[in-house]
Amino acid sequence: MTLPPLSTRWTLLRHALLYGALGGVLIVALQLIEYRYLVITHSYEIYGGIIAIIFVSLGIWLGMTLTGRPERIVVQEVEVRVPAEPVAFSADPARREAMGVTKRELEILGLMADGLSNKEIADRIFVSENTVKTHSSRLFDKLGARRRTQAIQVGKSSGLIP
Amino acid sequence: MTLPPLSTRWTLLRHALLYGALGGVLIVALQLIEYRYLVITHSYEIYGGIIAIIFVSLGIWLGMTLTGRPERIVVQEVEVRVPAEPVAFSADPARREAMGVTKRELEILGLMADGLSNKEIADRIFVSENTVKTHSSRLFDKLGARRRTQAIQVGKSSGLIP
DNA sequence: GGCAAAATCATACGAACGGGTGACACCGCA
DNA sequence: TGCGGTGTCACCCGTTCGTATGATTTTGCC
Repeated sequence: MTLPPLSTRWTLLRHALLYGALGGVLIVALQLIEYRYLVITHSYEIYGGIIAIIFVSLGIWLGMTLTGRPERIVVQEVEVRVPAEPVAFSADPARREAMGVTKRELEILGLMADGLSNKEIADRIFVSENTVKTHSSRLFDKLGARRRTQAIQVGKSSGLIP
Repeated sequence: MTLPPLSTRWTLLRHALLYGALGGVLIVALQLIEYRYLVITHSYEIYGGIIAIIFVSLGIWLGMTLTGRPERIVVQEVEVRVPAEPVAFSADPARREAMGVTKRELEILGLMADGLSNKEIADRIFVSENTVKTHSSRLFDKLGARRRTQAIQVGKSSGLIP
């Protein structure tokens, strides 16, 4: 399980800040209103009940918005083809680091081998296409490849990818 | 958007009633407390802020509990043993002709999988680069691929090439 | 805290790739 | 003899790929 990409974390932070600020503004506004008008004309019991309801509603709204809509449980069964090779393929970091290949580069190599274009890889792992190009370029250097097909061939034959 | 099943709706209703009652009790309790002690010792601003915070917290808790924690989509991978070919790969024409791939196209697919460029393939089999392009183009059509890497992937997974 | 590695992104440019079209030759078969 | 399948080649055009260069941010580690 990897951390969400930067943009996602940014979005989360922005949301948290936004809701916090919104809540603060509402509290101030309600306090202003309460002291201007309500106190004068109503008894404290009614006035207390009203602001209690308002704030509880606000809180409920905040809570529901923060947690988001509940998602359905989807148990998705995916067929995993087990290769006839002696054992299952292990993406051991030993071989990887022996060639100076980083995790990200290996990840991209795997997606390359699945036949994805740079753009598709970029969309898949939530980075720009330029980033994918940079990674693959460095990857080719390390594998001594000039083309992605060659990189895939080298990766397979050296046990980097299944 | 479909309605949740009956049992779920029942549970939701029970929860709603329970939380509503609980909220009412809390409101009464807080109002009792507020009139007994807080009013006397603090200014109205502080007192208002405190109950605001309390009620907002209550509301948030209610909201989060009502909606429930967002549940994950569980992707369950089921291993399926595939009687894959033990050792030797046979370039049998059965699979090849089953997909309408000609010998020449298969030959080019194999060279592609070795990481050769169109020009290199052309030099290898003594034809022009344009010819290689024509072959590969038709090959992609038959394999439903848009890129050579994708063609390689399809070719491998369908047993066309080792 | 600071440093090195890793990851991210941008821009620009040439090379490689892929699609589309058209053409010609060869071969086997009806 | 014609017809379909295959192989061969050419041209154009747009897309994708790979390289080079420079920059910033994030991360892991001392």
